[in-house]
Amino acid sequence: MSKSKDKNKPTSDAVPKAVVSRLSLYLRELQRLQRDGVVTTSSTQLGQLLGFTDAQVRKDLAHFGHFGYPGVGYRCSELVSAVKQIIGTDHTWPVVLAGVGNLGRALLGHRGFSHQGFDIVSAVDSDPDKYGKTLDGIEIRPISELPEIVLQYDVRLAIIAAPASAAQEVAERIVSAGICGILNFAPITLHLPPEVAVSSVDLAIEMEQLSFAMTNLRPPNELLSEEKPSDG
Amino acid sequence: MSKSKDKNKPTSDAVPKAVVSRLSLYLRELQRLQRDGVVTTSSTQLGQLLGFTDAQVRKDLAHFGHFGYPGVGYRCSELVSAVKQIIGTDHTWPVVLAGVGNLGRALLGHRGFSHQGFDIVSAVDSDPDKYGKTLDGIEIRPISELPEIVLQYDVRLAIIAAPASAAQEVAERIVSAGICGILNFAPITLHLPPEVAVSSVDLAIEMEQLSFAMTNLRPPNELLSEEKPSDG
DNA sequence: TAGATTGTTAATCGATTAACAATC
DNA sequence: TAGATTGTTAATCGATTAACAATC
Repeated sequence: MSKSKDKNKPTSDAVPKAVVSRLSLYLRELQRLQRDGVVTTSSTQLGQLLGFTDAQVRKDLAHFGHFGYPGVGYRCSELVSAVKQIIGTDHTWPVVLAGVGNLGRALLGHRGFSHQGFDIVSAVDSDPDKYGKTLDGIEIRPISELPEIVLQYDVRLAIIAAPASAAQEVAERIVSAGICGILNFAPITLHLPPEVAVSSVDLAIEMEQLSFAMTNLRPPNELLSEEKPSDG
Repeated sequence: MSKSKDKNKPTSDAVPKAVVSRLSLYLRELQRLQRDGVVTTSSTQLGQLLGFTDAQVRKDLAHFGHFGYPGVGYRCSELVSAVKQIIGTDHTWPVVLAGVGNLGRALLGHRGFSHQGFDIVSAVDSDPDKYGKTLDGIEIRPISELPEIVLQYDVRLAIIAAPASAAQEVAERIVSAGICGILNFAPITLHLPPEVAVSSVDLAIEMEQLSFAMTNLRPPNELLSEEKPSDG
């Protein structure tokens, strides 16, 4: 079954990491086009909107099948469905949130999430004072109940919004409970078995990219004309 | 001045994007080692901690100078200082926050930020009901006052935590006010002049990476033994 | 048909890794 | 000195782009 007539490409483990994140960008852009009433688009248009070449857009999509019509382009609604299915957000994932501090509460409040394929169904914390309290309709439970929560809601994804000092241990408990995908907001590198998927967002690191750009790519104007005589 | 004895490498515009984000990871890890009392480290150790090869660590650092001692390794404190200087966080950047909703408030509360080189000095919003109110010691001001804020605090970086519908316009006003680095949390692609540095964090996109991994890289166990007979 | 745009192959480009002389 | 580890060059690997036949 599936597409196994190719040489020895094992279904899809040959998909580069970068392709997957662009896939999400295509989806976001396609949905925006849809909202604007656009019915058909092209690799050229998508590329321009996102800053990629048309060739890259076609190549990326071609990893997963033939979604376009030569001479016509891509139908937005069809491509949205296809990409959602590839990404796995053609259904909603129940998610557990670990850590209900500043950031955790913001994530709970931000339920716009749910119609994008993710729904926070439960929250845990290690502070007993918080147990039993309800935030945005979600009861905060002890972290020790993670195994039951996972079973109860068939959860496979977790978000860690715990402080750095607790994050590794929290991650291990999450994995022990049977979860195999983690979005980590704590500013540490998690050390987990390779079969666990981890995405990380570190605020400081994002800001540092900007700081670097300011410092190195944006000389304070005096240097601009001095250091680089011209460029040819 | 600076290091201009090399061939014709124009200071640093040849630094690949990926190198810069690893630089931030090195810094984070080095600071953790320091806290743990480690004085000296090596490319091998750093690589293992972060999941890179030793060669990559050395090559990344070599983009910026000679920071190591052959036969010895790198002194953590020296390398921390050097990397901070390269990144530009050897001093603190004043930052303006645009949008004080759920996420914006969390960012304001999360002031751990400041000793990592970034300090939110002002916040703006487009909701008049919020003007004049104070959150975590920061007064919320009208977005129209951005130009004055930029001058007042010498701000060069902004964080956008506005809703998607407002983000492009907010970004344009931010750029008009003279800011040239933006961390964007809104789920849209900002279209701005190329000299403006933009980092983006989209929660949905991060989660989608996990969803893809669950869906495609983690077959429900039946397929595991069927499709791939062995591997030798 | 003429014009447009796909999917794909081959060519280019860039980034990672391996290997090793130089150094402490 | 022997052992360790750097900085760097050359070899490998992978990803992006250009080009074009096939298609509508």
